[in-house]
Amino acid sequence: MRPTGAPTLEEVARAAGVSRSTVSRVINNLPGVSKRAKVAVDRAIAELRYVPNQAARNLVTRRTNSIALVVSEHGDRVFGDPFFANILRGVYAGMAGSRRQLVLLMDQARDDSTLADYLCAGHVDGAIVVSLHGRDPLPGRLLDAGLPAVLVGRPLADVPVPYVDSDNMTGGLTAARHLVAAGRGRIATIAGPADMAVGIDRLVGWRRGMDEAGHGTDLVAHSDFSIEGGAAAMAELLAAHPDLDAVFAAADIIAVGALRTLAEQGRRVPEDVALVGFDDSVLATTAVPQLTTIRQDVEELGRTTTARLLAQLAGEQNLPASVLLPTELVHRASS
Amino acid sequence: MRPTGAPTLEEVARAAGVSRSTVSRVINNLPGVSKRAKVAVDRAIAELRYVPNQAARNLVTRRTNSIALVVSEHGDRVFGDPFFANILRGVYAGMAGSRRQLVLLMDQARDDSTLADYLCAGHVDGAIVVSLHGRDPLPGRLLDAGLPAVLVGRPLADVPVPYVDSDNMTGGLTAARHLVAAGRGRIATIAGPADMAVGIDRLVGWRRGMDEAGHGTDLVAHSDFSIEGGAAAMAELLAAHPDLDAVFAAADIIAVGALRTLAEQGRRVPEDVALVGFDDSVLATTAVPQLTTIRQDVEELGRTTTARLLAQLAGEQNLPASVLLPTELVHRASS
DNA sequence: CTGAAAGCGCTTACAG
DNA sequence: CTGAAAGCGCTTACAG
Repeated sequence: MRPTGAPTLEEVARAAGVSRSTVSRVINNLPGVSKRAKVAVDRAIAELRYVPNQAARNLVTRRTNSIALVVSEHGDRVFGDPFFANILRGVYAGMAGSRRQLVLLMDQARDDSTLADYLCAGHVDGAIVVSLHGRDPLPGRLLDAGLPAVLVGRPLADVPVPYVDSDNMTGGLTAARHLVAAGRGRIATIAGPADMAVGIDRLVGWRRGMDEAGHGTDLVAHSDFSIEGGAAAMAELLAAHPDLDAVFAAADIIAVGALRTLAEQGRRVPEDVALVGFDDSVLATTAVPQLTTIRQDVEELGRTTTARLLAQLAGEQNLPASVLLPTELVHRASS
Repeated sequence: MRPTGAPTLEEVARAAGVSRSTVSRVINNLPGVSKRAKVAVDRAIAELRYVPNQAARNLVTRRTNSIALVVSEHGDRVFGDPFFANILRGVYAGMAGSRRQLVLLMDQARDDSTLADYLCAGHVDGAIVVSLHGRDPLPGRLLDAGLPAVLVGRPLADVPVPYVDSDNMTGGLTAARHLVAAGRGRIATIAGPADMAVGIDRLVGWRRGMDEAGHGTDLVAHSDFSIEGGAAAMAELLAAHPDLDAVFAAADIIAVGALRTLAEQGRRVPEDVALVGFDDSVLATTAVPQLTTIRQDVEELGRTTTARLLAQLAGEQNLPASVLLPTELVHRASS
C-alpha cells in the first residue's frame, strides 16, 4: 500500500533537470555520471524524500533482494525450543550488511505444494530451509526450479542440495565415550525423532560409542523435542531397564523431562543415574543439577548457512556441498 | 531470481486461446467469465505450471501482500527470551489464511531512519512493531507516512498509533496484593527496564498495591530481561534491605536470576523470601521451586495485534485504538 | 557523459 | 462475456 503521490523517478529527474536514466545511474551507483549531475540528483532525492519503488525494480531486474527462511514444521516445536530462536539470530547476523530482507515462511500456513510454488514463483532470490522432516520433497522441488537453497540440517532424502549441520554423530559418540569413561555400565539413550537426521545421527554416534566399549545398544527410547516427551521416554526406559545408570538425551529439553521423571522415581542425578544432554541451551544451566551436555553452536549454524547461500547468490564458484560444524562436551553436575 | 523462461500471462492466454484480460480475471476470481473460458484457462495454467509474477502484480496494484514484523531491539534479548518466540507464534497464527507473507525486520540491520524509510517505501502493506524502547520515533514516522501499523506493547511516546498490550499494571497490582495477603511485610520489586512501558506499568501496579496496603515503596531495583540482570538486582536489594521477605520480579527470567542469588546467600524460597515472577513462561515451571507468576498470554498478544492490523488493512471501521489483554495469578511453590 | 525508447508482466478502465 | 490498450515505475541497451 504505497502512499499514492509518493515521488517517482520521473519527478526526481524533472526536479534535477536530468533524464530518468541519469537518476537511475546515480541511485544504483553506476559509473559515468558527471559530478554536477550527481549533485543535482542527490539534492532532488533528498528534497523529495524519494525512495525507489521496489516492485518496479524487481520486475525489471528479476531479483527481489529477499531470501526466505522456511521452517518446515507444523507444530509448536519451532517456538518452544531455543533452537529456532538461535537459528534466527544467526541468519539475521549473517544477513547484516547484505541489504536483503528476510521473509519468514512456515508450513502451517500453506500446504507443501503451495509452499514450493510460492518459493519458485519469484518471490525470493533464495531459501534457507530449517527443520526438515522425513523425506520432504521440498528440497528436490527447489532444485528442479533452480532456486538457490541451503538447508539447516542434513536432509534424509538423498538430494544434492547443500546443507550445514552440526556434527551430530561425533556429538553422540562423545557423549557415549564420556559416560563410559565415567565408569557407567548400563548406558541408555533417549533419541530424537526417528524421522529427522538429527535424531538418527546422534543415535548412531551413541551406538558407535557403545560398540567400541563393548556395551549393548538396546537401551533406546525415542522422544520428540519436548519436556513431556523426555519425561515419558525416561519412564519407559526405567520400566524396561530398572538397572540403567546413565542416559544420553538427544537434547537438553529432553534431558529436563528425564530429570523430572528421575526425581519423581527417587533416582539421584548423578549419583544413581548420570545424564548428558545435547545443545548447551539455556536449559542446561537452569536445570538442577546443571546438565553436562554436548554443545552445538546453533547461532553459528544459522550464520554459516546464510553465508553459504549469499555466496551462492553472489555467484561464487567451488562452494562446498555441505559443512559440518564441530560439537564439544561441556562437563557439569549431571554426570 | 525468477527463472527465466517461466511462463507469463501472455503465454497462458495464447495456450488457452483467450486474451490476457480473461486470464487475469480467472486468476483473480473476478466475475464475468464464461465457464468455457475458465476451463480453458485453468487447464493452460496447470499445464504450464503458471504462477503469477508478484513484482508485476505489486507494481500495478500498489499492494505487496506482505506485512512487516519489526523487532525494535538491537541486542540479544529478542532471542534469549521466550517472549519473542511466542509473539512470532501468535503473529503467524493470526496470519494463517490471510495469504500474506511476513517480512521480519530488526533494528540491528539498519539504522532507525533507514528502517522507517524502508517501511514507508512500499515494501509492505502494514507493520507490527514489537519491543519498542523509550520514545522511539518510529511509530510517528509510520503514522506520518500513512502506513498502517499496530504496536505490541504500549509506547512511551504519546503517539496515536494503536497498540495491543497485556494489562501489566493490573498484573503488578495482583502480584503485590498476593504477597500482602500472604502476610509478607517487606516486599521488594525487581522492575524491568525503566525505558519501556512494560517496565514502568508493572512497577506502577506494584506501587499501587503497596500503597493500598500501607507498605513502603522504596524496595526497588531495576533489571534488564536476563538471568544475570535478575541475579545482580537481587544482590543489590539484599545488600540494601537485608530484612526483605518478598520480591515481585517483573519477569520469570529475572526471577530465575533472583532465585540464583537467593540460593547463594542461603535464603530459602518461599520460607525466607517469597518470590513472584511475571509471564508464566517455561522458566516458571522449570525453576526450583516452581514460580508463582503472573500469566500473560503472549501468543494471544501476537494474534490479537495481527488481527487488528489485518482488520485495518481490510478497511474495517471503528476499530479500537488499543486493546489490553487480561493477566492472571498462577500460584505455585515460590510463594 | 547523457537521453529517448523499449520493455519487465501484470491489472484495469473502456468499448464492444 | 471478451479483448485492445494504457499504464504501474523502474532498468538497460542503444545511439549520440
